[in-house]
Parts: sequence; structure tokens; C-alpha cells
Amino acid sequence: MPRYQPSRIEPKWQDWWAAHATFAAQHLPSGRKTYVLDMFPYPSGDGLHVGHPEGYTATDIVSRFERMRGTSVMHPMGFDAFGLPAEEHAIRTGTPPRESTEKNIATFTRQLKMLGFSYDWDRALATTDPEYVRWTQWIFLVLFDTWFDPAVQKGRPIAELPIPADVAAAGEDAVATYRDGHRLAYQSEAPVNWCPALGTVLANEEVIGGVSERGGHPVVRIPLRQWMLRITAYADRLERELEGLEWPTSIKKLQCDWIGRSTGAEVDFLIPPSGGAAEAFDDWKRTREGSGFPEKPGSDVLRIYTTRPDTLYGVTYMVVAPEHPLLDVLAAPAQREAIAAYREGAARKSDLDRTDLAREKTGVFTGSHVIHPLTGKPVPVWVADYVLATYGTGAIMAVPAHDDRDFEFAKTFGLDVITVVEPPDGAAKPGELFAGNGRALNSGPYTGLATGEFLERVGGDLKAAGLGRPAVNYKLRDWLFSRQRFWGEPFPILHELDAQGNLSGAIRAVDPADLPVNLPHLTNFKPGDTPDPPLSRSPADWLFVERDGKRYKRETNTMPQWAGSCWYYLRFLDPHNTSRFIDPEVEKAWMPVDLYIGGAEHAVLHLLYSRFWHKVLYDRGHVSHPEPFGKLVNQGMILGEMEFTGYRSTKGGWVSAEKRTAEDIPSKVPADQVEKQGEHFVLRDAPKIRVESRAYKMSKSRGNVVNPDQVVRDYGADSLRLYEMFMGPLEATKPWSTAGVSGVRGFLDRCWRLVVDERADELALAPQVCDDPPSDDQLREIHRTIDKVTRDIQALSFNTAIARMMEFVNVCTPLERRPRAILEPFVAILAPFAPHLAEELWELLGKPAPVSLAVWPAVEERWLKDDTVEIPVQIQGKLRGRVVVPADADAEATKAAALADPKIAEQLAGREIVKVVAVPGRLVNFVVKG
RNA sequence: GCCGGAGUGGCGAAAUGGCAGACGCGGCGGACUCAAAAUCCGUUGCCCGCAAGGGCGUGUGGGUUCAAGUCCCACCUCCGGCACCA
Repeated sequence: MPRYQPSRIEPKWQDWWAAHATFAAQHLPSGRKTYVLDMFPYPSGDGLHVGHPEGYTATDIVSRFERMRGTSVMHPMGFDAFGLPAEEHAIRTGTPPRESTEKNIATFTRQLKMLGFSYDWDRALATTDPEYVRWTQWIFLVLFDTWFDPAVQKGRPIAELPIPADVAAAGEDAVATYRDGHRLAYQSEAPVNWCPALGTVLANEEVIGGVSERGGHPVVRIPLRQWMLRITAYADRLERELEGLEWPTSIKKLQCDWIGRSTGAEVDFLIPPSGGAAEAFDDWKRTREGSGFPEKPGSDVLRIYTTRPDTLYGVTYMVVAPEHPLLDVLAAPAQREAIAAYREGAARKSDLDRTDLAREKTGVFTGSHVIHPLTGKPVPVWVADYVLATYGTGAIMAVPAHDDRDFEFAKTFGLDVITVVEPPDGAAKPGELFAGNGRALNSGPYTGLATGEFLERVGGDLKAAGLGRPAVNYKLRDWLFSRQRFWGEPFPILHELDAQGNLSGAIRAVDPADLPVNLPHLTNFKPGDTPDPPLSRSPADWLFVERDGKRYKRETNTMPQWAGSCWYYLRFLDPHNTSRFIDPEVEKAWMPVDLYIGGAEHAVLHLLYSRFWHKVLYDRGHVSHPEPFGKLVNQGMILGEMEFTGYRSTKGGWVSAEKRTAEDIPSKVPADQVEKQGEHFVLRDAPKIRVESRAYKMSKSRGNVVNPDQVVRDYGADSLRLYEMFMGPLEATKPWSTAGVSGVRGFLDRCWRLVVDERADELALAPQVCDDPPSDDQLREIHRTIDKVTRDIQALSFNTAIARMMEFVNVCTPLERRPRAILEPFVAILAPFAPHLAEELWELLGKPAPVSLAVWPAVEERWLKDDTVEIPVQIQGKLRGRVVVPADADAEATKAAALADPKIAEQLAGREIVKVVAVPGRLVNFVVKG
């Protein structure tokens, strides 16, 4: 009975905490606050994975630590429950997705509670809750009601959008269309990957070589009306405002790259009318000098974007994307057929195929030329799919001498290469590629300028001449926000129907009072054989509504899974509010999130999308901080156990790993049959045969998935928590080791025996536990432990905190008398890590429960210092001895003590001391001659 | 190709420019036991040596420094991400 039995004490304390609402967060913080947030999970049918508790334990330790230090702590948990797997499960089994989602949430909740996380369960939410959906839809309406004013770089109410006079004159419908074209949530025709055989739209990643990844069915790119969110309007702020955040630099970098800001210039090339090109060019230049560079290009020019306007004089051809609107104008009659064929081929390819770098460059000459704005010379125009219609202007000027893609294309089609930049370290090599910066050659008035200088001047010059202007571009595209799926939030949008029942094109928002728009009851969630969303098969009483005497059809697309996760951190603060998405006072008091921990897989999308939504809410005055997440940490991935892989030839014999060929068959080798030989592992029985050693990502197919339920059953929740924190640094990728779990279990057993008499029949204190005043050494030990653990938790260095607690236990275990005065603070600092065990020991020590809310022990500085210290003594940087000196000895005294040491004196005898480095409290180093 | 991150005992790892390997696993030895498990104690980087002791050691090669796992330069390997964005 008195053995450490996690299966007995863990449920006991979980029930106690629940019954006493130990971890309920205050509605408003009192004093110091901290908001500690996990990236909430998608409740998959497989249940919790051992990767989940890693981040969750880290945040739980911080939350429990801060509570014990008197901080008001917000530590909630919820579920990101919309999404494809639930829907596909529904299609397969015929059960409504809500049913399986609820079942999965129940499983996750049970598992999370089993691990003793100190969430305020009263605040738990799922993105699929109708009350939550209501406010997700409400925020969509905020986006719908907002336009971005570039002048102030801010989102503003659509009612404040200035209407140009000509639009206003054209009537109300024109004004409505104008407004719709400026909203942050707008509709657009966008090409999607439609797979008729599967009856669904596919993501780019799901299309390989023009056919579906699953099944190999043909996929076509068709334009489809889609909802888009104008995230590009916020590109600049999303990039700039990253700076103040306490995020890993790698994540900031990823977001920056994703936003992909580049600076350069837009330049117009005249498309000459047939006949009289030279005159037309002169006229055009004159006109442009007067009119300046137009906002939008007419159909008489080909507008390009370049980041290297300093290479303008090296242009030898132009390229337009296959989808470029001017392609019809540019296509010469003789080339029409070839161009049409090329365009069709491009349309069939997915983006992924088109951007496959390994592919040979392809393209077709349009038969037309445009006129170079600076040289007045004709330049041939090609169409090629290496130019993307969606970036820049969809057309480029090609400078093969200084751009590797253009170079490759020019080589393939035998086009000219003109060198206009000389490398800084040598002469230009005509006909070769040089993509770096240097000095301009053959560049008219700019010849001789350094690249940087050239770039600075040319933008302004082009602008003055009305031929171009400096420009900024982003890789970031507007966010395709609609899905042709069932299991997502319906859009709160109504499409007006005319008298014949056809869509008139006019749309209106659902009245906020009518939210939420709940999903209708459907028995068939399957995508059909047209791209119509499943909701288009909804019953008429859901699909059609009447407002103000007009008939409307509901929007039948649904929102993507990202929608719900864009703002859940706000709802946690005020989850039961029925009149607002969050009370502004509550928001102001708790936001921003102080610590956000989750996997790096969300480095870009989730974190970018939620920052975008947050900024819109901020601009519209609904939240008080411009950024939602102050400090972000990515926990590393937990891999499966280390595996050794040997290879057998088809004949059955072993093949050494470095000699293996593709035919050889990998086979797992048990760890006790290998040994290390030099750099490699080899078979113990055949040391000539090398084997590979590696830990792999956990996956069902590899069969190396560790189930947290099983670990809790075998070792207990506290052991699982502690082990995951002890494995190594939180942010590192690390392999699982069941032996390691049993190691920390051993530590918890020793903690137990420190306090509990294991030989007694009933639960009782160990006889060594006493009320003696602790010795100075013992006080030093406990205070150093408290100090180290306190600092390590703040630095999220949990593995070293645990190591220090292990040292403390190692010191205490042999003690015949163990003073309570050192045991009690130890149990308190153990509590955030192994809360169940700590509660049990705390109770046994006769302290009032719960230790979870006990006061964090204070460190007494005087116990952190020793009276004396042992100092290493080096000669020529090599360790030659040690001396013991008073802890406060200065450099001189330390040096004297070193010289007085007989061993050191002996080694220094007869040698000339050139220099002595004495660092008080650290070391002495003698530099000698001879 | 580009951008991150990482290479330290048999393994997971630790180390404000100042004694490399704390702590844990595993191994070895011992105590307890009829025996085993559990527990406790000791030991454990490699090489030479009976020992005292000595030498070598943080992916490789160079450099800065009294002193480098740590800073600088070049390279190698592994992991992760991005990838025709002009």
C-alpha cells in the first residue's frame, strides 16, 4: 500500500482540483497577469499523441509556477474541431461529423484531464460550438464591412469609403459594386484544382503531375467563384510589426519570406501599332513626359515588374504569362495556333507542376515585338509558363546575362545574351551568367555606376519620364477563404435572387442579430460531380430566405478550418458572453497572450492568419493591442525510439549500409545486436557490416507510435510529464525512450520514499522525517535548488530544473534525519512538474491542500554562497592542480594561494612566469617560458 | 538551389569565453537476500600504466585569445522549411 501508486493518487487529486475549482481563472486579473496558451488541438479520431503533452506540460509548469507566485493566470484549452478528417469519416461511415467530433473531443478531454493539466475547464470551447460559430461569423462580417485605406495603412468601415464621382453618378448598383470591390472579404473568380472523378476540389499539394495524388484521376483548373480575404493589404504591417515580438528568429524569418516583400520598378514597353513604329514611339514618349506614368496600363503597353531595373539595357526579350490579358493582342496571326495550344497545356498543369524547377523551360514566340523605353529598339515577346500571372504584372523583361531563369530560357531558345553588369572582382565574361551586383556596362548614361547607385537613380528617372516608377511587390497572395465542403462555418452572406430566381449579383450580410447561421441537417455530405458545395443541396427552408420583401439564396461555401483558430485566444477570456465576442474590459486586461507554445508546423499559416484578423479587429476598435501573441515558442518534435536498420541482399545475406543498393531490403536490428565501431554502428556478430541508426517520425505505418494512455498506465501521468520535460530542451527534436520514462519514474519513487515510510502497512511519514533545524549544508542545498528551479522555469529550461531536483534528492536520500524545513519547500517546487505526487506528499506532511496554490518558496541569497571555493590552477592553459581559497578572495590572494601550492610550485620551478591570469572565484592560469 | 537549426561518452543530454561530460539511461562491481526482483552504495569519455601518473578528447581544417564546445573564416554531414515570386 504505501508504495508510490500513481494510479491511485492521480485520479484522487484530479477530482479534488475539479471539486475545488482550483484552477478557475478570474474574470479580470488582480495584480500581475499572465496568459499562457497552447495551440489547441484538432481532435482527431486517434486521440492524443505523445507530441501533444510536450508543449502542454511546458505551459502547465509555467502556469502552475506563476499561480504559486501570486500571478493571475489564464490557462485555457479548447478544440479546433472543424475540418476535413471529420468530414471524410462522416462520408465513409454515414455518421454526421458533429457526432464523431463530439466523441473525439470527449476522448481528448479525458486524456488531457488524465495528465493533470491545470486548465480552467469552464472555459473549454470547440470552434464548432454554435455560440462560437456565431462570433466567427460576426468577425467575418467585420471583415466584410471593412476596406483598407492605404493612406493611413488602416482598415476602416466600408461606409467611409470615398466614392469617386463617376461611380456615384452611375447609380446605386455601381456604388454597391464599387464597395464590394474594396471590402477585405470579397468574391473573386479564382482557378481551383477540380477533380471530376473524385467530385472535389483539391489543394495544390494533392495534385501531382496533373493527376490526383489519390487515385491518379485527371485534374483540371477551372475558375470558380471564391471568397477571398484581402490579407495583402496588411502585408506591410504584418511584416513590419513582427519586429517587436518575442518570437524565434527562424519563425519571423519564415513569415517574412512568406510575405516576400521585394522592391524594384514597374516599366512600360510600348506595343507599337502596325507600321510607323519609330514615330509612334517618339509620340508615346512625348505624351508620357506630359502625362506621367499612368496608374493602370492601357492596352498599348506591356507593363513589367523587375527588381533589377539596373539591367534594363541587357533586355533581349520579354515574357508574358500564359494567362496574360494582352496575349491576344500580342499573338501574331502566324503564331496564334501555337500560342493557343501552349496556353491550354499550361492551364492543365497545377501550380506545383508549373513551378517544378527540374523541368525544362518551355515557351512560344508570340511573333510580336515591343519597344524598349530607353533604347527604342524592338524586343521580341514570348509566352512562357515560368512567368506567373499572379505575381507582379504577369510579364517580365528578360535579362539572360543577369538572371539564371532568363539565362536558361535564352540558352534553350537561342536568344541573345547581353552583358551589362561587370562583376566587382574581374572583367565581365560575355555570354555568361552573373546574377550579383557590380558595375554597369553599356548602359547609356548609367554606364560605370555601381548596382546600388544605379538602382537608387533609375526609379526616379523612369518616373520623371513617365516610363516607369519604383514599385513594391509581395509573394503573399490574397487568402482563398472558401471551401466546397460541409464541415465548416457557413458564410453569413445572402445572394439576391431576381424575379426569375436567378442570382442578381447583389449580396447582403446576414443581420448580426440572426447569427449564428447554423449548418443545415444533411444526410449526404459528399461532394457532387460538379464543384457545387454540399450545402447547395440543403433543404429549401435553409437555402432560401426572404428579407425586406426580396428573396435570397444563402452562400453555400463554407469557411476553411483556419477561421476558427484565428481568434479562439480571445474567446477563452470571455467564453460565455452572449452579447459580444469579448468584453472590451476583459480583453484589455488579459491580452496579449504572454506565452504561446505550439508546433512549428503553424509557423506561417495559422500565425499569419490570426495576426491578420487581429489587426483588422484592432483597426476597427474591437481589441486594444495590435498583436495577439507576445512570446512564441515552438516545441520540438518527438520522434520514435532509435532504430537500427541493416540491409539484406535479395539472396538473403547482409549488405553493409554504405554499399547497399536500391534492391537490398531494409530490416530492423535489435539494439543489443549492434555496437559502435569508430563512426558507425556495426553488427556485433559481423563487424564488417554497418547498420544505419536513426530515430524516425512517429507514424502508424512505421509502427513506432507511443500511446500516452499506455504510458500513463505503465508509469503514471507525472512520469510522462516529467519525462517529456527531461528529454532535452523544449525546442529540440528528440527521440522517445521508454527506458528514459522508467528513469524519471525512478526519481519520483525516490521522492516518494524521501517522505513516505514504504515499509509501513498504512500511509505514514518516513521515520527519517523530523523537525530538526536543517544544517547549513542542507540549507545551502535547498536554497540552491529553489534558485536554480525558479530561474530555469522562467527560461523554459525544464530539463536542467529537473536535473537539479534529482541532485537534491540524491543528497537527501542517505540522510538519517530529514528536516521538514527542507522537504516542504522541495515538495512545493516539485509541484508544477509532478503535481499529483506533490499534492499527496504535501498532504502527508500535514500541510493544507492544495500545494498547487501554495506560496512559491523564497530564496535566501546568503545560502547561495559558499565560504570557500576550489579554484583550478592552470599552467599554459592546462589543468595542473586545484587550490581552496575563501569565496571572497581577490585576484592577488588567489594567485598567492596557487603559488603556495607545493605541486604548482614544483612545476613552476625554474620557469619564467610571463603572465598570470587570476579570475577571482574562477581560476588561475600561469603563462610561462621554457 | 536558397533559408533556418543541429553535430559533445554506448544513448538522451549539461556547460555567463574559465575544471568538458552535471542529471538520467545503459554497463560494471558491491551490500541486502536461500535466490531473484526491488532498494541502497560505489564505479563508468578514450588510450598508456600494476600504480602514482601521463597523453588524447566537443564533425573537419584554419584563426583570434593567457584560455575556445562556446567567438571568427572555410568545409563536411544530418534534420527541417521554402522553392521559376522576375
